[in-house]
Amino acid sequence: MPRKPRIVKRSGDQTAQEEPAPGSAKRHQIMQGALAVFLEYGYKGTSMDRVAEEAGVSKQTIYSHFEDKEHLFHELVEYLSGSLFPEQQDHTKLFELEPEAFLIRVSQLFFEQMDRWEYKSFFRVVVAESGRFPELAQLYVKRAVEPGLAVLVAYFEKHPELRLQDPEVIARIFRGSLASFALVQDILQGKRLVPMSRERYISGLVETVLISYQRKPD
Amino acid sequence: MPRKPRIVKRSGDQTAQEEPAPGSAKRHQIMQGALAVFLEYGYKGTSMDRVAEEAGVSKQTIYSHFEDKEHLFHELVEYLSGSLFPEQQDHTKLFELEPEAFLIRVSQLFFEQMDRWEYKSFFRVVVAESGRFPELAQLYVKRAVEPGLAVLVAYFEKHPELRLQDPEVIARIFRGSLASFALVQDILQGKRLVPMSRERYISGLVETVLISYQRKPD
DNA sequence: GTCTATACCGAGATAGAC
DNA sequence: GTCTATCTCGGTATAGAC
Repeated sequence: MPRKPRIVKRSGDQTAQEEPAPGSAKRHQIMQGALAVFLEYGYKGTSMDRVAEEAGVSKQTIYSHFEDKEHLFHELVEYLSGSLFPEQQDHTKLFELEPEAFLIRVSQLFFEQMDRWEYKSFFRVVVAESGRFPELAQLYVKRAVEPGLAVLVAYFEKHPELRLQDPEVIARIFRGSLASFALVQDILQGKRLVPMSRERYISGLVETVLISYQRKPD
Repeated sequence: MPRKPRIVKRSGDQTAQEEPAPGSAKRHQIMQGALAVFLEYGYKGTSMDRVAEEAGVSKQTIYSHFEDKEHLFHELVEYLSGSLFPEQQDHTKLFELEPEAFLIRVSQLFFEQMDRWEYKSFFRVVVAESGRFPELAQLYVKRAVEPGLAVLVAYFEKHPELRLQDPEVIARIFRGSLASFALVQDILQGKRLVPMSRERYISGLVETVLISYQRKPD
């Protein structure tokens, strides 16, 4: 668990000399602390005291920047949605790959993303609160799921030689297979119970999707 | 927020003299209340007061049957794992279906299960607490995921004519695709953002898996 | 705007009567 | 074993000094 930008509280007089740009700096500082605590303990498990401690500010400072805990959580989720899934960089290099290499690369990128603890924790929180905060779940779908599907669909549609009947469905199958694998193996700790290497899974998945393409016409 | 009227229904025999046994009526009554509250509000969001109210017993009665909140939660998850995913009934009828019908039926059964609110809520809680209660997540994998995979693998291995290179991987792809679809569409409320019918998805998924089988040799 | 201190409530858990 | 009443702690949010 990497983290802990703790600020040691100073006793006695404090000549606030090192304060750079009071307003948004403090706000960002609070967000960082909130990020660490919310992602680790979930919404209900997070206390404002803990956030204040983690951010190195007083509780009242938090309440001077955010209306209440729920608003803080909302802003954090929006911030994370933009931070964890940045706007699509150009996929020109990716699109130049041939089908098999493309799908393998996409899979690797997916798992690289999934291996970040922020991502796993964020996913847990989003799923956990998807009943009470549906709009946050939808934001996740919009920022984390849709863009990945769009890339796959775009590639598939530019490669009719793959002979894919329904590119949108295939894209979901591909992305969904990767996501479920990561969910069961990593998030739900299924590695020990039903171990399987990512390489084997990716290989089988790519082969399944491309089977019409790879099959040599007799 | 209106709430359900609390009725304590006692069946005839209630000796109520011996120590609480695993099968006692009160114990079951508490579990039912705990089930409703934990599934709706999650672990941290559930208070023992609320459970007592929902179960129609006093709080102390809960503590006479369960050591503390965490133990109650543990027992509840074990109970739910056995209740929501009962021991495999014989799949003889299922196994008699031909490949396409078999996979379609399996998909339908999966979604029928997913449509129960207990299942969705249970999934949310399991994912939410998978970091703090890893053994519960593994129990879920063991009871909810593995059996489904086993059925698919068994079928695939009895049908070599399907020409599936790696039945275990294909089983995971199939089951994982279904799970991700339900996750995005239903749990994460993606229906409105990226709508797609289950029929279209199942159709494409079955077709993809069986493509080697269905392709007529030229 | 930021701090310390505090109000107020609900949480988990327990005591003691019956 | 079950209840009512209560303890103690930690939760969100606010007051008032600077």
